Amino acid sequence: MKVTKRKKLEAKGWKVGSAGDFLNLSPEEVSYVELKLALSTSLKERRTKEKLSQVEVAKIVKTSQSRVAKMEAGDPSVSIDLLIKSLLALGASPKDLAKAIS
Amino acid sequence: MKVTKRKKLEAKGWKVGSAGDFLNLSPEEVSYVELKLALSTSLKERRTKEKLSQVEVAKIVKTSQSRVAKMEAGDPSVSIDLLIKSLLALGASPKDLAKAIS
DNA sequence: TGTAAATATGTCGAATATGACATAGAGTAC
DNA sequence: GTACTCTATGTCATATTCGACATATTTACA
Repeated sequence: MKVTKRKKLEAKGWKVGSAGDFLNLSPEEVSYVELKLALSTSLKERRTKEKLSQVEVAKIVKTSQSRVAKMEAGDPSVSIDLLIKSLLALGASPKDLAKAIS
Repeated sequence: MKVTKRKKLEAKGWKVGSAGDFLNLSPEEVSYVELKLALSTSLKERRTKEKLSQVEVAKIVKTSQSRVAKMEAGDPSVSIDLLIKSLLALGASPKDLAKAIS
């Protein structure tokens, strides 16, 4: 993993599983986090592109502003499920999702 | 939604949210279920291609045989998160996932 | 500067997903 | 037949994720 990416993840508050050292992340753990980050980014892009506030998105997605903020921040407490449901609610197609994670 | 697909979903035990009528599924609900089904199928394909039993996959993914069965069945109790983590653990790349859901 | 809107962060009880277990069913070989 | 392997299904206690709320911080603009 490149240092820039490592710092990006560290900055998001991600902890290495049990080892406590980033370099010990297994490849699939890294992929998982990157996937989530990609969806987070996609969500934020979609929102800003449509000039919506987090409050407005929360209404559409039927959640709260704080959860939208956490989604966009890639918070460990949000699931890929929620990110996907939210993106779909904002009009993303499965193909859009595929593009986002490629 | 085509009848064939509807029956496929019904057969999996999916219930329409609260309405109780399949035709009332919103487009994003449909996309969500289809996404999950695509990942389920992908998981099963990967397992059979490598001639692994569900028990063996369970070991690799660190879960139980019953949960693997439910994943492959697209059971409503399994999350997209778990499907993705499992696919990654079996060696799928993010691109593979993208391909699966396209 | 102030101040109002937007966003971020922390916490909590409720809701959902989890692994594990038991057990049922399906398929195969003897 | 039964004995064995594999897969499916139901249940449960625990763990994780949820929406919601309060509050802090940032941002934009007068």
